[in-house]
Amino acid sequence: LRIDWGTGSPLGRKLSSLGGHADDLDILLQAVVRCVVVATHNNVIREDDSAAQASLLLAGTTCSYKRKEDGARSILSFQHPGDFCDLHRYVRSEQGSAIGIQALTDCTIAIIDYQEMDRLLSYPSLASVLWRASMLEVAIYRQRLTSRSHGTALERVAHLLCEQLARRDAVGIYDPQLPISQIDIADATGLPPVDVNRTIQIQRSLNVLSAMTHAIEVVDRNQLAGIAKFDDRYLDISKLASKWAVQIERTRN
Amino acid sequence: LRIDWGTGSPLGRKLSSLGGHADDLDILLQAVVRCVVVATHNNVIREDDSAAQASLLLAGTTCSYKRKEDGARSILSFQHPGDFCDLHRYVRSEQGSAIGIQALTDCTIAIIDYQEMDRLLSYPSLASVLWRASMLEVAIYRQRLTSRSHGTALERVAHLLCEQLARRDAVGIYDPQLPISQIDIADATGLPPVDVNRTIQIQRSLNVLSAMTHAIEVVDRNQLAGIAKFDDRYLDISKLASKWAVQIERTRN
DNA sequence: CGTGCTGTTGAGGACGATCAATGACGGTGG
DNA sequence: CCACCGTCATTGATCGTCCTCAACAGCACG
Repeated sequence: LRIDWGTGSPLGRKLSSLGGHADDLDILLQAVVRCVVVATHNNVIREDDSAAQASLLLAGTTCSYKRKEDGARSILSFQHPGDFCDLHRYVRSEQGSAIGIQALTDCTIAIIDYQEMDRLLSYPSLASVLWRASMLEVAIYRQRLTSRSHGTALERVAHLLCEQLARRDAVGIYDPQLPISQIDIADATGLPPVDVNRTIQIQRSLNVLSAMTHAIEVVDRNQLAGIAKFDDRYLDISKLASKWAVQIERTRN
Repeated sequence: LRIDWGTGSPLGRKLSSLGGHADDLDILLQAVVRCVVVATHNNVIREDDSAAQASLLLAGTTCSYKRKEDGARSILSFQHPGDFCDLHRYVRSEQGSAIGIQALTDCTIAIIDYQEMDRLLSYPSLASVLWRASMLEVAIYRQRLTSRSHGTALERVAHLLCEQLARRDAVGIYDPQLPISQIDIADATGLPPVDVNRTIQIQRSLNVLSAMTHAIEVVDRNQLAGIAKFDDRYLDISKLASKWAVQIERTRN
């Protein structure tokens, strides 16, 4: 794969937004045993997968999901380039988390063996980055909980879109078109697909989403953020880089 | 305060369930500058608080909350003895997270300055414990999201109760009576108080909750878990202690 | 003995859930 | 090139649950 995985890549941006150094990127990339390409709709990790390796999304979009008793897919979160897909498996190891990862588009995945992960943790800077990645995930889930409980279907869908856009911004992806189907949104919000469709048509009629395509294409982000009551500060961990950079230096000595 | 904060205490149990050593407890307790008692309904952390110190709950129950535009309280999570109240503030530092912490009962809180926190992170074992605490929080939120989106009001309330009981079990608290009001449950689930009340009366009529008291007292946990479709494995990070203990030893050398 | 908070009960309306069916698009194979 | 198929998107109609408003009861404070 002759692609640039340097500091300008989504992964590089992700690490630096979490307070990592340029070094960290190198160390991480050297731990990669191989890269694989997973085609749309295929599994990156099966729900019963127990391979002792972690998956790092380099390109494409995936979702983590669980199955309900009736077999329906329930989407827990989306992953964008630079995100780890399955850190939870690493920490919780064998006991099948029953969480699967599915590719929503063609994806490029970097594989890192758990042995290498163990070694990576001995770098304080990388350990901090991983901790902060988890804290960011907590913040994302927390925000989703509040938006999901309170508020209408329209708000919830709008919030989900805002979150994805903001997270993609953070890693340098500015495509206004999201690689997510209405059914994905339904499974992620817990709304029936028909209701998702109706909220989307409302947004199209408001010129928030493009009416020229069946895809999800955002044309008015400000209005979208207004509908969602979206406050992107909860994602903005980048403000901390300065504080953390200092602290990491101290820790290293 | 002449209470035992040893390995048998909630904090001790919490640390060991996250794979910490007996050493870790000592190190952590030595970092405490002082303990304070906060009375019921008072704030442990104000929403605009910017004190450079972290709060560790030793006894009592608290909730973390946000305010909605209309001023209504939205409960994000509950904390039980052994939990950190506001690690998010430490990581996200100054920029007021707008998250407050309120005491639901009289609480005993240990205060640790950020300077000390920085120092604590230089112990790989403690750093791992904190990371795993965050991962556990992620797992909790994830589970809440699925239970909240799918499922009836009864299911959501039952799930919330199960989660609290299970988390209290994990730190050695087996009181069947939860120190939580119906209004707290309403603010935590996003349901109106009247609906919470109705679900609770259903559970009382099913002999899942005690009908002898106005408090929330669980008398049939199995049935409650059945109603909630509760699978406590997601909280069961204790299974990892063995794996992690090995790894920490390695990291230390 | 008030006052305020929590809990309890009732009735009405709104939103989302469910079921059913059709339309649009991309791929595959004849 | 067209027919076929599956997936996703769209539309309509009905039903149930949850949300809202309103009022009252129990209990703990001062």
